Amino acid sequence: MELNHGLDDRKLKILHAVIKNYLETGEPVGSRTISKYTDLNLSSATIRNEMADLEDLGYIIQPHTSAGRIPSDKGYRLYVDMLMAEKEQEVIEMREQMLEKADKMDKILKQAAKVLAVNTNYATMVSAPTMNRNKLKFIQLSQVDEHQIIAVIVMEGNIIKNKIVTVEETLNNEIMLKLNMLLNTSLPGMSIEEINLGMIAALKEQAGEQSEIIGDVLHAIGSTIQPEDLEIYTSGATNVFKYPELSDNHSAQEIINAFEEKQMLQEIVTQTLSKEDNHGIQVYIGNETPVQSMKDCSVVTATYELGEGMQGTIGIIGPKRMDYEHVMKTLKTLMTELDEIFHKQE
Amino acid sequence: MELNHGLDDRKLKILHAVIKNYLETGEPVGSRTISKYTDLNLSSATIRNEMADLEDLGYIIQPHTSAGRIPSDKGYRLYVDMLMAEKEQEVIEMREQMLEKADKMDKILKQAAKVLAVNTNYATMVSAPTMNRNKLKFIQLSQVDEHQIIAVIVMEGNIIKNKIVTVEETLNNEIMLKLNMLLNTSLPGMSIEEINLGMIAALKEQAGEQSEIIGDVLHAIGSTIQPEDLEIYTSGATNVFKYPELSDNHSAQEIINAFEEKQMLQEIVTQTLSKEDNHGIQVYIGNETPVQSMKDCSVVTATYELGEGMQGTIGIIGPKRMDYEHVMKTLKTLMTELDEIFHKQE
DNA sequence: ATTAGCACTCGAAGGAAAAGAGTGCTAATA
DNA sequence: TATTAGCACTCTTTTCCTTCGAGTGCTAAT
Repeated sequence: MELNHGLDDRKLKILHAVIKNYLETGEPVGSRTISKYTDLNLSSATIRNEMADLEDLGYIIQPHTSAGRIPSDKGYRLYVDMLMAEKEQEVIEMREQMLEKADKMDKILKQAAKVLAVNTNYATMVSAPTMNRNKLKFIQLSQVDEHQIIAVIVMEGNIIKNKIVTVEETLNNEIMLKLNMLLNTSLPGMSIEEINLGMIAALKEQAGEQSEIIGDVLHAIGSTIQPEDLEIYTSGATNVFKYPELSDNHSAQEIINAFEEKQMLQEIVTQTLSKEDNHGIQVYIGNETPVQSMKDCSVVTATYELGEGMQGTIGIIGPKRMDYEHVMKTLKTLMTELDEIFHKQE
Repeated sequence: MELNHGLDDRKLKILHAVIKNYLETGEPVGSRTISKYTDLNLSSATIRNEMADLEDLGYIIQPHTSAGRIPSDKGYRLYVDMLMAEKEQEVIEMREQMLEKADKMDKILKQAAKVLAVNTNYATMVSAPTMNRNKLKFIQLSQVDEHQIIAVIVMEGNIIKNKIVTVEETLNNEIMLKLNMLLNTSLPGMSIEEINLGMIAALKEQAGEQSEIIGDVLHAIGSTIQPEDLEIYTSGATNVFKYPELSDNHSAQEIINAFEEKQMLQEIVTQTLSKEDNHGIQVYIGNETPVQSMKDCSVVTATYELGEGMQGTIGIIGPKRMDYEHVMKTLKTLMTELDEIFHKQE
């Protein structure tokens, strides 16, 4: 990443100070504050001049004539990029918090969101891993009663899906055995995309009389595993109330709504997964976000891996004056943690 | 239900008018308004006298000396009880809305919450049916790989649960077959409560060498089906912003938080299911609610049945000045709808 | 190049005044 | 006797004005 701004060291330091201070207070910051806050030993007047320059360059903004300055999106962006360039590593007590409830995957992810929300004081989301490229591991058909069979589908990573299929005729044990054999000899090891029409036709052919059932089952597999199933767990949505600039207007409403409906959060997940750089961490500031209702926020996302192309997204949504440093550290830690938990589980 | 208030017809009419008007406007209502609003043809002065009486009797309240009156909890209670006494029936287009997405149970319930929220403009919740008294229908153990077997548990009503159990030794086909036989000869038809320690001991006895696995599986069944799993779907939490008396203070925060964490909503479900009257509809006004953070709200709940003792809860949370009439109608309709959908499915 | 000093701007906070809504009480009325 | 008109009173809400303070930009001095 190139940090190609035309700023000299002093301007950079002042900008840094403005942003950092604003992150803490949430109030516009004035020249006198900076004069004391930094170790530059400059008078407020000098700072004022520099700040006027920074404003011309578009890094900071004056909400009104006689207020201090707040960072612009461009300013935040520079700040974040600088952070990105640094390397950090730090493991905190999140580990224990996480492992406490590590049970089934949905529990883990729910817990992850919660831990993250508590640790950062922002709203958080965690998406269940998408499994487009994931492979089938095992299929089992069982007779539940006369007209219903249950299909249990296990994917790599032990993701389990069920589907009840209704059948016309009652099937005897032999046939069930045959169907199970058929499915389990050909399908395991295949990914969803590989199961195409030709494949399905071939299987149906082999199934003979039961071709219809095989069709139904395969159809069920397809529809069950479609990405429409993309689960998203959220926590700490009410944290937005902690930041006046978000809770004032009705933007809080929009954000919380997005969190409840989850529809829009999928946008973020999609977008995040489509790019891949920055050690998997991405930051959307203000209007950069894929979701319009969050234009007054910043969104920080990270990708976690589950092997075999399965990946999910962790996201933090907060005010633009987000504590990027802390958030990115925490996110990185959690990411690593999830990677580990899931890989150990297998 | 006894409507044992000591109110004459005129007082009742005035109280009714006050409440109804307040429900619409959200503002305290004065004597002049009532004078015009009702068909009593009384002057504001007379109304004033009556209202003073009603206040003495505790049915209405004056927020401050020179304001109109608003209903007290006791007033609402009377109003609601009167509504309860009426019979209503009405099927609206909810039916189509519901069936549109009727697929798997969680989808149905999610959709139900949404439809309800849109139809009423309040926050809504729907709990998945609890299955304490529900019976096992079918169990299937399958080998997934060397050290893992998957237990698929199907309950009456086709509720499916999965659990991966890790085993020490690899099990051969014969043993798997034997275990499946064992489980499926004794367990189906039993309810969770019936599977007690003696039962477990007997099964372990029969399992011989594999007693440990049986133990694990049974334990898994127990823990998988425990009410901690009680899923709750919510929608329209942000509707609270539509009612100033809820959105002003930080009570909106508390309510929305309760909706996100869902923990507290369980209280409501529990409480609702423990009682059974009023055609399954219950109303908690203000402090009557089981959840403290909703003391400024009213909560209306209904119970839907799924046969075999399985039942779930639908709830609406809104301001005390809720449109009880509409809500109860809608709730009753949806309740019926859910009953039907689920029974047809089986 | 830096800084001190100062006039200026503009929002926030405070407070008085006016407006408005509604009451309770009394006296008049049907 | 029940109802109503009238009026003084109370209390909130709104509006407008003032003051205060934080911060600026500019100029002149260092």
